[in-house]
Amino acid sequence: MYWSKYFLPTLKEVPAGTEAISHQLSLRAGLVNMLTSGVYSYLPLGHRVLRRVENIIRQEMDAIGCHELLMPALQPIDIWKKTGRDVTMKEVMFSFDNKKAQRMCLGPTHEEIITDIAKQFVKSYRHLPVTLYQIQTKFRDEIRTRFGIVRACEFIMKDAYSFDRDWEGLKKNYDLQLQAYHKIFKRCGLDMIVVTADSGAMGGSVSHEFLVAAPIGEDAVWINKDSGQILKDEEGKTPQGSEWERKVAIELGHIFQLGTKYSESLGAVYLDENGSQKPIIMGCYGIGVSRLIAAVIEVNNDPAGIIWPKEIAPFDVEILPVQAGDGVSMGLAQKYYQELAQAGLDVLLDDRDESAGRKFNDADLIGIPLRIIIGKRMLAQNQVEIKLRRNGQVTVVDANKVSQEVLRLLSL
RNA sequence: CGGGGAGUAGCGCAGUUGGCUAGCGCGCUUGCUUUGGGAGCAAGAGGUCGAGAGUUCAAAUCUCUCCUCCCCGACCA
Repeated sequence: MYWSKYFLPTLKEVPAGTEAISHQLSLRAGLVNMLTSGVYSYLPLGHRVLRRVENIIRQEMDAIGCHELLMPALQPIDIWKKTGRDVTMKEVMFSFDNKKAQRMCLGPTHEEIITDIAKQFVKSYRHLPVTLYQIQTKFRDEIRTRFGIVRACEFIMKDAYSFDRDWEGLKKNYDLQLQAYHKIFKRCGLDMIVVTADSGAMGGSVSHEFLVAAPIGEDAVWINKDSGQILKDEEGKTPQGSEWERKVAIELGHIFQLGTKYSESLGAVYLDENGSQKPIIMGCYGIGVSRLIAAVIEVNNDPAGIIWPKEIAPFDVEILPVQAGDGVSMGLAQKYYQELAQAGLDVLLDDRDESAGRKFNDADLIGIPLRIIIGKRMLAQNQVEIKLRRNGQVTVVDANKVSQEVLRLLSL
């Protein structure tokens, strides 16, 4: 991608009315744009990050045998009445009447819808187990939005639902999800805190929460420095002793063993080998995809800007010719661009005729992991610099060996 | 919903004891010079001062009502 032809508006100054670092940087780096409180557009650069995170999730979900589908955001309220969640989730639901005076809502989550699908198509133990997932926009009329994309009214979520004939099967599926979650978050460059938690409005019994320590967290945990034991910080449950450390954290994922709560209220049953009818045993598994991006920024930045983890960076490499007007520099820049693109990398070439300072600062701000700097000064000795965003480390390379060196550095 | 802060050009802000044609920086347009950490000179474009009502000879500035955004509390991915 050539920057001069791209849509990448960066902001020099911190936008007014922002406090969270991730909120500021996601706006300044041209990732997102606010329409109204809690409702954001993903601009091209942010959209790229979103796609990368989604693809990691897809790969890990597919790897454990889940199948992707897409359910509607627009839902009749009637289906919610069957589980009573038209009442219990009323506060967060966007609901309204359509022209036929039917009560409708924008889906805050999809247990009811997926269970309805299972009821229609999963009739026999032969159809089990099966796990379905989607990556989709959820709507919740939050009591209070917060920190830009962290707590939004419209946000992107991965939600998976497992269907089993018995609890043993559910436990297997649950464990598969647990392992997949660890891989997903690791690939996104996040160190997670995993705690067993109350299942709240979801119902069911066992659940695990995936949190990441961050100053903007809305939750907190107690970590025992000696034993490694982790407890959720909940009212009146403060553990005693100096070995306990409290950390503020933000929840990115939550998985639940639901059991039969939804299958029973919606009549999702199957026939076993003996021909007897049984409720399907369910689990559900969520990841806040858009929130995850905010969390990544929150824990991967410095005063100059974002520092993207390799796998979810919007581009792999940025090429920065210091003097865009210099034919030799631009010629080399284009050559590297070709070579690296052919090697399968996403490359951003800052071909703008701007001052060096602005280009360097923008590069730091948008945080591409690796930067190739082409300037007359170094070129006089036939040399080019490669700079790592993460630690600022600069490697001086022969101008003829740049692409090889980039590929080597990226493979580390 | 309760408490606190804030709305003036695309962005960041000043101006607010009522008083000239509403200003500054950045960005944007044109030209020339520049280009290793947010360049210089010159000439430009861009405003219902959040909205409505009121007080007044006169309102960005005073009064009332409303709207929006941000932060703190209960909820959640």
